[in-house]
Amino acid sequence: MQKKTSLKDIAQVVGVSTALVSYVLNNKKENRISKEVAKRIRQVAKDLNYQPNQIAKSLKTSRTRTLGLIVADIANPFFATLARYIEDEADKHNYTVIFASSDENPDKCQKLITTLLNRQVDGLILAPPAGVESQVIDLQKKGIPLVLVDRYFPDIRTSYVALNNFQAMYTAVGHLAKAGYRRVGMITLDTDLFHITERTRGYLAALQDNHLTTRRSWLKSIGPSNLPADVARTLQAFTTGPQPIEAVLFASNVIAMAGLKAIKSLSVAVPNELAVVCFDETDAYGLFDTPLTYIRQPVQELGQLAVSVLLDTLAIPSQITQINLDGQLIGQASTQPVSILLPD
Amino acid sequence: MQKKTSLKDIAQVVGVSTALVSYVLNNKKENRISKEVAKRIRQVAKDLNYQPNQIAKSLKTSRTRTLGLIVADIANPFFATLARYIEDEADKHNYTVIFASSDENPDKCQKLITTLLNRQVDGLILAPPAGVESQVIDLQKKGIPLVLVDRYFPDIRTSYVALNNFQAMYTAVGHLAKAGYRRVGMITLDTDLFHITERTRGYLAALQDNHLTTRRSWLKSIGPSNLPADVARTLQAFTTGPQPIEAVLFASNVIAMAGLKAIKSLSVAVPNELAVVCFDETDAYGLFDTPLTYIRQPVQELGQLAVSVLLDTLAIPSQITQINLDGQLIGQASTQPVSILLPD
DNA sequence: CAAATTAGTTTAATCGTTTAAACTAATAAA
DNA sequence: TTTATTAGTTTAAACGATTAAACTAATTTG
Repeated sequence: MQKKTSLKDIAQVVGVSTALVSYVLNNKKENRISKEVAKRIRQVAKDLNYQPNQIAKSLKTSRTRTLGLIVADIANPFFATLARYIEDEADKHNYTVIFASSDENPDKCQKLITTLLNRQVDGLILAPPAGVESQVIDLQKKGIPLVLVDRYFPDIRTSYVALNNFQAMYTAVGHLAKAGYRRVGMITLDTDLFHITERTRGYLAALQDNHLTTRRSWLKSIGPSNLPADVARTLQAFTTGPQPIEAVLFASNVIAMAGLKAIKSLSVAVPNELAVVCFDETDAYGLFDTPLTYIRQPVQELGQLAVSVLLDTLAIPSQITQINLDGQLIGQASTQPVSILLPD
Repeated sequence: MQKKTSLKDIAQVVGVSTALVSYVLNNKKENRISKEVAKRIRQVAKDLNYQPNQIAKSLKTSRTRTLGLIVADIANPFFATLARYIEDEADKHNYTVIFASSDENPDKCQKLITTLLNRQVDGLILAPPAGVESQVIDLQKKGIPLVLVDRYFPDIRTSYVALNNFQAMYTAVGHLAKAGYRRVGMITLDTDLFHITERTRGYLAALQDNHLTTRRSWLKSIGPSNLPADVARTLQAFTTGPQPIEAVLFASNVIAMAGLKAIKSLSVAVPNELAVVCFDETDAYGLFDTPLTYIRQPVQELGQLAVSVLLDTLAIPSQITQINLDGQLIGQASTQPVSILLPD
């Protein structure tokens, strides 16, 4: 392995001190350095293909130009896409990103945080799993630049970039009400995470405001184990019986995928027997029989803003920025107005 | 921001030199150090919540315990899943991974390589875009531990972990032949990348060996711009005309998604009018009308092996390991035997 | 023309570790 | 008792950069 060139090597060749080389290559003290020497240094640096050792640089400056990103699972399309936008935005500012997946597990999250901090990331973008409030508070105490993304804790004052989940679900229910659906159910995740509970709150509030019936049994929370089977069972319950629901909202992309598969295997006709609203956007929806109505998250903005808020925090540590972005309801055939389907 | 504790802090509290603290916490010279002092040091380290500064450590040892991973696009489910397995496997060995997306662009790839090397990653896992042969050779010259994944260059002797793409496609065509399909087309990517050309080679060889007709027009390569439209146009051409093809192979997950959408919008019946074989596994296939036959890549093994081969290379730099894993054909209704479909 | 300023460069400390080598005091061997 | 050995610990250099401060020689100012 050929050794990399260091400042010292350049200094030796040119016959100056490493300090001077450093000044030149960092464009410092420009007015003080003779043009010829600067030129020679730059030339030699180029000839020797000098690449600064970021580790050494970091040790001295205690800035690594590296950001840590912890999501639930990088293999989940939502997070994969988010990660991609974060990567691109970070790169624009000459930052590198280290990703890690917490699997919604607080212990794993703590471990990842420690690992990332030991690597001296300059800041952290975190999609926190449930139950990490103390970890977040701890990070704040330590003064680690931090921005939460996708989820946040309403009781802890941190920077965050998230969807206005209440509004998103509220709008979706409104859309269904307007289309004439009266019996509207929802399948959601069984979790205390604020972004999910907000979706439930939006659903319930919209039912009320649109004068739709609220039934406890029409709102079903499902845990992560056996999720597909539980979703299928729920849908079966929803659609059979004397008074089946007319429309269902899936409160996350994972629920939606499971729900759509169940709908297929139960041979429920969409939207004739059941109208459907999904959460998140994915390529996969394109393969479903009926074009699907869904709530689109502005993933790109989410990612870009997370980075820029974090970089702002790096500059002004005390600054707290809280951003709620609106989701967009993409109306398609899966929630076509009942009146059109059933002409009188 | 409260300052992190350093070796020095511990040394001060205990009243010993930093060297001793370092020896104790790294379990070196164990037989030389007095038990009581060791115990005190460990206790104080714990009390002060000491976390070693990896940057300083790295500078001294020139090992960062960080791996670089460059894929085409982390938002692509195949790479996202691969990345996840790589992350997990690396973590098992106490390594951290930095991901980056090349967008199949050689210049971007070069830039990413440079960035990662400046951050002193210990090794590189690379899914190389087309045209980076020189970059790979360069890395080898520099003695950077490297393993290619998913794709490789047959003319360059590097470690790699990849699918046996020839075999995968060959098997798929054999499966179609056995099921009675005679007129078999394929849609592939227009690229020189070995893994893709191997798929084509497998297709052609299998046609021949199964005594199926080979027609130039039944093999269509499609570039990345306007991919969905081009795929749709191709499928229309395939299925109309006097002698339409009976089965089609999609040579990548991106092609498959575009193809399946096109099949839907063209209202082609699967498998009655057209049998379909897809590449890669994705959740999305579950939403298609007909259960799809597909070639499953062992993504988990791919990821795990990539890491372990790389770690081996770290230990024995001269060692080259080349692994070709077999794909698995998952036969489903989309390639149901013709005899069953058309009983005589 | 001496003193002050300026230009151009170097010195040396520092970041937080690691680690070979040196040192000291206690113990064992001769 | 002197010498050699061993145990326990410290010293100090090094990794590759950054940067305040010091230095020197040339130039300007009074």
